[in-house]
Amino acid sequence: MSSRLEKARQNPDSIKARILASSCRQFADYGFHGTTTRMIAKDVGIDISTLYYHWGEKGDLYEAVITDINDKIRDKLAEVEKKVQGKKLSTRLEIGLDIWVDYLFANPEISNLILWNFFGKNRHDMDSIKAPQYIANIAVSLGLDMDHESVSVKSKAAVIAACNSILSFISGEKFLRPILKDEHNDYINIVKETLKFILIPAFDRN
Amino acid sequence: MSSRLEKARQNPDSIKARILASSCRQFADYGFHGTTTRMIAKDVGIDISTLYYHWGEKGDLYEAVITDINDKIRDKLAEVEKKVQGKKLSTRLEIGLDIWVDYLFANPEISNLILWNFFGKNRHDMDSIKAPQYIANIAVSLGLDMDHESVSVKSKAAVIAACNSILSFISGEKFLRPILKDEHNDYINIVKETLKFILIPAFDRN
DNA sequence: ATTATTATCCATCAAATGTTGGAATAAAAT
DNA sequence: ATTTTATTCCAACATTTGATGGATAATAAT
Repeated sequence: MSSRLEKARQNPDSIKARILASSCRQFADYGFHGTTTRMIAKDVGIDISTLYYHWGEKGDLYEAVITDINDKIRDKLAEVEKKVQGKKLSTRLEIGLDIWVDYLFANPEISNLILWNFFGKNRHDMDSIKAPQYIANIAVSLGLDMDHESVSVKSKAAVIAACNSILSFISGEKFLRPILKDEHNDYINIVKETLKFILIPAFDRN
Repeated sequence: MSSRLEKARQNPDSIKARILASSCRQFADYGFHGTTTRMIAKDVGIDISTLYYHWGEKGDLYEAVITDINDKIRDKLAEVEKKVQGKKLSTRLEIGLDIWVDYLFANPEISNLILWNFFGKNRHDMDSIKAPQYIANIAVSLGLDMDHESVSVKSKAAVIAACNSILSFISGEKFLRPILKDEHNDYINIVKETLKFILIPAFDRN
């Protein structure tokens, strides 16, 4: 892990941390090629060379963003896992959905960056979101399989479909809200409702 | 509509058409900013200025691609509509899923471009996929509502969720296939199976 | 055959973008 | 107080990228 990233985490008000946060937002919105180092520098209010001083080249900065997101996802998954332990499937689903939908609406960059990773081909090789292990963990957390090593293809596929449903609504808000509801909070509610409508019958059919 | 686009359609072997096809693939893979006019020209095997001669500036070419995709979606929707007319809901769903999944796997650029439109913010204003009307049409076609004008928010949201599930699996293949199945055809099957697993119970609960 | 039109490429430009060197300033260490 | 270190900005460079002018060749029209 980059030692720069550690330092940025120690003090969230530091320039390093502010650059990281702004980069995260902009890479999430415009993608790697659509974001310029000048855009980030301008957003933070610093000279472009200061950005290079702190983070080195653009690709390194992007990798720091990805690492950061990976850690946040890991932590949140652990948090949810604790809260749903021992509950029955439909309850685990409802609680998990609520927490994740709220969290991602509050941090849409996370959803966006996952989707960029998913869909966009990159002209350069770069670190990516550690989806495989998250998917297995979620399958276990939902009780679809017993242990992380032996999750069935069917379970993985179902988990992927569920996750993508959530992410699409979060990252698609700009596009979908005008079609559905005008107010942000109404949109969140219709999303939760729809996700439960779609997912609970599928997973909880027995 | 651009008259250039009409000409390109008249003869699919023409340089105009080959540029359009290549652009479609590359914009779908790398997004607008991630695709350069030189990449397209090289792929077609022509000089970059020939590309400009035929299509004008990059933004115009992109808009032609979007228009083209919009028309293809419209046509395919009409085709499916004809085939499922009068059938019961679960049958309409199964047939619609089969046709669309096959079609999109055969033309992943369509799925990709829809998702770029969805998620990526553009630094320029440009034409976009006409999702709102497609969504209403699908809701009616599925029999969730009676006519195109008065589709409920709930129905629209459900249709959106269903569509996104499909698109995610198509455009995410590069990412998801290594997690699920090694072979392309196995992947297609597990996708169809999963989509039916998720969607049919949700829509066909009565 | 001659002319007009269309299509193609080479060379080049201007703007955007990633990146760096070095001077200037601020902060810390001695 | 002086030296050292860390931080910031200005200016500039090289590369990439969108875009064009003009010469050349191919094609069609007369």
